[in-house]
Amino acid sequence: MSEESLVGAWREVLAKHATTSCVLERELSERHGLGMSEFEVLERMVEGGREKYRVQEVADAVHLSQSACSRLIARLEKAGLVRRGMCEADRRGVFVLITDEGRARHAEARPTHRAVLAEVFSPAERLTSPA
Amino acid sequence: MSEESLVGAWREVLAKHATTSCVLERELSERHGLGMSEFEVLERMVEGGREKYRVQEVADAVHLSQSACSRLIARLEKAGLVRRGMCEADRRGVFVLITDEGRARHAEARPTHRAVLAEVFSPAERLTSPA
DNA sequence: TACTTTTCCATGCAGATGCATCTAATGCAA
DNA sequence: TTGCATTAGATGCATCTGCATGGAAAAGTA
Repeated sequence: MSEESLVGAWREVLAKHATTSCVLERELSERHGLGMSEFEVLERMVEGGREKYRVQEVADAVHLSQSACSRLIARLEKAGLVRRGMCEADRRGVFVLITDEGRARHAEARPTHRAVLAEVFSPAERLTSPA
Repeated sequence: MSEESLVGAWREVLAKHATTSCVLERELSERHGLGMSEFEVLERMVEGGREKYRVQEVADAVHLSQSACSRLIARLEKAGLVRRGMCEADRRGVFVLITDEGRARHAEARPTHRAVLAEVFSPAERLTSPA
């Protein structure tokens, strides 16, 4: 892969990431009171099929440091969207589980999330109401 | 484009961005005392062919808000890598130009930047010394 | 058992970011 | 010219992030 292709590819990633996360952050926040990472965490827990997750596991899934994830989960817990509890097996550990309210909020925000992706990834076909 | 493809594509962008920017940030910082965005700004000014740039112009190029870019340029100026000056034409405006030291630092950091991209975008062909 | 090392999560701290706002300079219109 | 809306960039503020560290529990070792 040539150097220019590499740089080009990286800049595409940068541009896509900047545009998408900016819009996602705004829409999710305004319409559902969720940050992008917060939505991402809820989604992983809904999709995972399991009930309990470890903090580090969540952190890896959403590409956050362990400390950032710890605080993010604290925010979600404060909002009533997840709960934390002690691991019985490993008492250093903490498990996180999504609450019914968390599931509801995720379900509510999901269409917004998908609509933003659809719009940003294919600007031509605007199915949502145009300005 | 199906909803799953959209989500999949977005997650790929998230993953690529997280991995790459994490490594870039660390390598550029440790080896050249530059943040990723700082390198990006220098590079745009070197590549641009012009001498003077407006703050907003730089902000757009590197996907930063105007305020973040203003501070970033202030840091670069403090480090002697760019200079700021008053626009003659529009005296609200400010122009930014890269200094010789800035060019030197960019030239020095560029191979690191490219090496990281090469490694992250094609993990198979490790041309740099493996661990 | 007693001691050391490692692992898990929380937290203090410093740095970067975006939003809202402020000041100064333009531009436009009456 | 005067007055109002707009634009450029700087800055206060709140928030989020990662690094380094802390305490507690587990795992490994003698």
